[in-house]
Amino acid sequence: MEARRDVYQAIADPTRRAIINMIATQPQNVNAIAEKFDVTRQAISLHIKILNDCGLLAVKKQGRDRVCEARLEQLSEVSAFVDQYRQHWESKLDSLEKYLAKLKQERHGEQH
Amino acid sequence: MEARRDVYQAIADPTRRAIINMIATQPQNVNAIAEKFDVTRQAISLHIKILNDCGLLAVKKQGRDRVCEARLEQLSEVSAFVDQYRQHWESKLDSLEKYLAKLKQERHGEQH
DNA sequence: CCATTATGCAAGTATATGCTTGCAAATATA
DNA sequence: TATATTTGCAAGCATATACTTGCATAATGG
Repeated sequence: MEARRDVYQAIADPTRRAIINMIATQPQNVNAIAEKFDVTRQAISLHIKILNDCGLLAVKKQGRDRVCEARLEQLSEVSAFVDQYRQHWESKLDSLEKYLAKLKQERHGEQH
Repeated sequence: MEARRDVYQAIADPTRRAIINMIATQPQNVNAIAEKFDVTRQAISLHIKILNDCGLLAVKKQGRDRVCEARLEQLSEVSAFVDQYRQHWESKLDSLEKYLAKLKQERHGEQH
């Protein structure tokens, strides 16, 4: 389990996206995170390790607890990738919007 | 190879991101795409299948060619996920920007 | 019609991934 | 100090992933 370890790979897993979601608003320790999922603590611990490896979270040692804090700056890379194609889907939505607007207008025309 | 098949998984692979990049501006057939990579045509064909499965591209049959066209609307899902954390990294950049601006101003102060 | 070209399908392989159980280490609490 | 809690590490396992080679199919062009 030591291969490609980038932010795309990290967010590919739904459990890891959920973990990100959990700690984005409030840092939490490993056990607190693990309790919210059906899998074992070790499974979650590994997900946290992966997220840590690619810089999406930072672990702070507080006594015997290890508190996980979101570090989501790396997501800007994904944002940049997606945004360069924004026109591809935004224009589609625009088209749909225009189509619906036109449709609505035509219906109004019918009624009047 | 029939498991999780979502857009996050699709863009996790660098080859698939490269394929997306290639066909985003200009649709191309399978062989034309495969020629640009070091792996075999079959490997690329599988990547195309995966991209097709999750709706990131459409395949149009033209004679014996199969032309791949980008369909990047699905990326809006990734965009939505990333954007909800935008403050996490944008504020960091803002801080850095402000810091640099301040630094620059202070240097000006020294010189004058 | 036959050779070429574009492509898919199937089988096989090495490694990655996601998960488990078991155990050890470190810290906190009674 | 004895016990409980938080966590990491290691081994093992089933499946997914990324890739290969070999062969079949379908369309094009001489």
